[in-house]
Amino acid sequence: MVTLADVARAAGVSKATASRALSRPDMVAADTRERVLAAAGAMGFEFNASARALTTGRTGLIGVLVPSLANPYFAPIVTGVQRALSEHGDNILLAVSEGSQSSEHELAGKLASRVDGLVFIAPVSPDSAIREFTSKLPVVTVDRTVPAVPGVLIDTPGGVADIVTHLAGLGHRAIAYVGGPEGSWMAERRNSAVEEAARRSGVDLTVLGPVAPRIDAGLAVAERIAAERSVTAVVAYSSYLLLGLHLGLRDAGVRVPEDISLAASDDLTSISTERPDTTALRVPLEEAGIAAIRLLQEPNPPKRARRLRIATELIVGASTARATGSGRLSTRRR
Amino acid sequence: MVTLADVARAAGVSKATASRALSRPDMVAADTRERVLAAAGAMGFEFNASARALTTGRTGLIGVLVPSLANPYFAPIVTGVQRALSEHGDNILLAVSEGSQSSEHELAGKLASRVDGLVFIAPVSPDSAIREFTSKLPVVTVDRTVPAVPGVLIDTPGGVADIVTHLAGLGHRAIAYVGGPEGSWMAERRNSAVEEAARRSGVDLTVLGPVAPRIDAGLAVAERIAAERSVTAVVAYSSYLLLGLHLGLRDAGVRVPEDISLAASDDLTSISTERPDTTALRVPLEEAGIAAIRLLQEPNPPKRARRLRIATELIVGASTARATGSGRLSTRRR
DNA sequence: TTGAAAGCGCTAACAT
DNA sequence: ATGTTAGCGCTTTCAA
Repeated sequence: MVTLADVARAAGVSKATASRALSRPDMVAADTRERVLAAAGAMGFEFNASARALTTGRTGLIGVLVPSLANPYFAPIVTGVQRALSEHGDNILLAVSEGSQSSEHELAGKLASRVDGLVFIAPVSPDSAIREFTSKLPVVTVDRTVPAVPGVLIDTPGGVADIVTHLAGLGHRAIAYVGGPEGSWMAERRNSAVEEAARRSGVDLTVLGPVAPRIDAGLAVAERIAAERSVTAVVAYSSYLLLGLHLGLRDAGVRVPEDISLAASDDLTSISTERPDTTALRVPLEEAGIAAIRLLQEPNPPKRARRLRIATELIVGASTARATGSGRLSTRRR
Repeated sequence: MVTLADVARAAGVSKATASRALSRPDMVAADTRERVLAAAGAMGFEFNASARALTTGRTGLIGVLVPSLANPYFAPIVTGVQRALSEHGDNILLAVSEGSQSSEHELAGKLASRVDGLVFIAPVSPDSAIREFTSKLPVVTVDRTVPAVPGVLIDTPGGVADIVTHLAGLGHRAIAYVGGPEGSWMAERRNSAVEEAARRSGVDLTVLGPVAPRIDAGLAVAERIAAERSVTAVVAYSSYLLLGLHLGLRDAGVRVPEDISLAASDDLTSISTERPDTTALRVPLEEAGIAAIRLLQEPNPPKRARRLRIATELIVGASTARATGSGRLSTRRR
């Protein structure tokens, strides 16, 4: 292993100068710099991250805590985090909590002692458990608000509300919303937003769930909805769920969008670009990840923790159509 | 920040003893140990990972390089890696390459200098680029073989072959295989395996692709297959692809499995447990991740690099059925 | 069983 | 602009 001392010796300078030449090139004379760089290059020198971290107190690592990698909602956020981090040469220390409160807390604790900052994605832990870390290091949440902790809020609640309003505008009077997992802070926000939007639009709302973000769950729900004949439009909170609904409704002989309109309050692009042509949200997940890092690195989080809101955009597709007549009874195929 | 010295002082012992009490409890007297542990607990002591890494030369970090997180195939592997790592309290340093050779190599380089080992998942880089790291630190590949580098091979090629054989056994004489991305080592292995199996079973094989692991890609392929009337069974290499095919075939009025049998050479559980009831593979992805770590930590990789083969299992579902008469013409609905 | 002391590789005052 | 020096927090000989 080649150390800074080796490079310094080879270049005929002191360790300090070698260090400067490599880390802060503008602090040394041009020719010295060249010599050091050449030596370092020739010897294949690489900084020892641990030694560096020990002296500077910065590890160059950001801990990212995610409930699951299997959910296409979280993956892009992590990718965004990486993108933002790479600008400073930092890396992601990843931990998957599998959605368990205890492992989330435990993993966070493990990460906390080796990173410069912590990103909690959709944490399920209580506020106190998250705030506990803020005294040790910078913390930011995504898709969750914790008092006094900076957070990125992806406005899917606003997005579902837009969907409901859109459906109402198409004449739908009875809408079903299939909501997310119990205990999810964001899921509850979305539920409220949907209810509020439904109330304002004067549509009759059925909230189903909590339901897992899985295809089979969508299939199961599809059966209930097929039976619920008054409903003319369904909104699903997750992309997998939507797919299950799509498949299930067809199986039940319910046509989309002729018999029933279908929309997702999630972003479908990661699994399918534009087709099937479904009314859904554009959710800038990667941007959310980037925003999280920006927040994390923000100099002095004012006493009132900063919040970054990420807007979503309604993309109207062919899966939603004008409601026909009075409910679905008139149009059902069988 | 409370350091070992603080704990030592509080417990009335030397740093060395405190260190031992915490790291190798059996090297100190019971009562001393108690005292140190109590002090450490009371003061909320935590090891400084960087300092530890600097002295021991072990960072407790394993670099994991993955082409994408959006693909449900990779996520469970990473989860498996984490599980295996957690036994020793190690962590994952994650990097997503987005499938680009250059960023894969660059990211690997960055990780290499801060980790104890490197896991390449389905790397796209040339052999030489991967082998280059083996001189620096332990390396293992998943879903790819590199001479002299230990690797975990998930036997999806064997799995697709099983599927083809199964279909042949059901009387299918014309099968389409929709294969994976160009430049993917594994995709080529699967292609070969399918061709071989088809030859052995005497079935007529159409290889379509390369195709992206996306729903829209499946929809597009479905159109071609619907037109290709002789084909009575389709095998898709990815779960998203399969979903697209499923949806697309129905749109085209092709029934599954009456008109056409459908199977996936991927594992569908992460997106949907058992339904839709599709013939697919059980692919122990998490085990593959665990195996990778086992390989990585194996004491002395013999000169001939170790290979671990992960078997897949064919799960026959309702999406495949006996071929009826002579091709699909007789059974098409319209 | 315990302690003293020497470093691991690097950076950051402080001098020069 | 460059060098000297003193650690960062920990583990690990080596002695006692």
